[in-house]
Amino acid sequence: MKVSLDDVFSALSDETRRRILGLLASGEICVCHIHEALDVPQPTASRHLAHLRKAGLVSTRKQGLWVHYRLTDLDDPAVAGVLKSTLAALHVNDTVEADRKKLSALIQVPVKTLVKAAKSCCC
Amino acid sequence: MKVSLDDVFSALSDETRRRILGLLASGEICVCHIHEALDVPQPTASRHLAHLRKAGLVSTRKQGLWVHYRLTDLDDPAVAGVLKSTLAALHVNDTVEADRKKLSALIQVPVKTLVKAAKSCCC
DNA sequence: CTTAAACATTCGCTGATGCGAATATAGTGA
DNA sequence: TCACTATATTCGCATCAGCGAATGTTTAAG
Repeated sequence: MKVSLDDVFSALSDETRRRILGLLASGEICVCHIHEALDVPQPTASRHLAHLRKAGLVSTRKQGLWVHYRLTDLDDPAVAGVLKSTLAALHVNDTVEADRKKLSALIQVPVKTLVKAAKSCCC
Repeated sequence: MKVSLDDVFSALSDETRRRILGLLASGEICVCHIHEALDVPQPTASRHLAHLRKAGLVSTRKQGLWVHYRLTDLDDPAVAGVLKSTLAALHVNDTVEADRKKLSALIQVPVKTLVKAAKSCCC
């Protein structure tokens, strides 16, 4: 899949989408957990996820009613570098930290585990 | 100077601005050379430069009639990382390469020298 | 003081973007 | 089949962003 810098930066230029990426750095998450952790309406989460999908930054896996989103393993090393540094920047972000805490409660996984996963993904 | 991710990504989400950054990776350039190398109207270049300035990504130095723009030396390592990876991505970009060639002719500096400077700035 | 050059800013317009609300689609189970 | 849940899409609206054209500002030179 080809990924344009235009699409990538347009995707990254919205805070809600960056918050979603910040969560996905810890691993696969389904839509309902994303919209609950971020405390945004479900259609809003879905629209932003569609945007990220269109930019090629996230991929999906369907399992029954649920759709699990994850970060795409990017071919282009240049784009991958941009995403990696962005995730690193998000890793030290207050909002993302709060989102992570909410997600932790939702999926019953310790914050510590989420942080570790996110770190090994970007730092 | 504080730099927000919102401002940074909104600045990076426009191709003209990325082209400008691609040129500035080689060092200080004045507005007239930027708008000529990019072949865009002077007010357009000026507006985009203002946007980059507002995002904290570029700084200026006034010398007589000329205003020289350069990449800001960013304090925040997270933002610096994003910029660096972006410049690295631009370094292998066809449009930026063509712009560099044009700039080379304008300021009478070999492309090779510009490339070397840009590389030492981001790669 | 006048002219000119280099930049910056404003204005009017148009196209893109985000949001809430409503609606559609798809899978699951009774 | 019917109801329910998870997800996606559409619509109408308001806001934002970029562009071309025109204008303003600053500095230098004659």
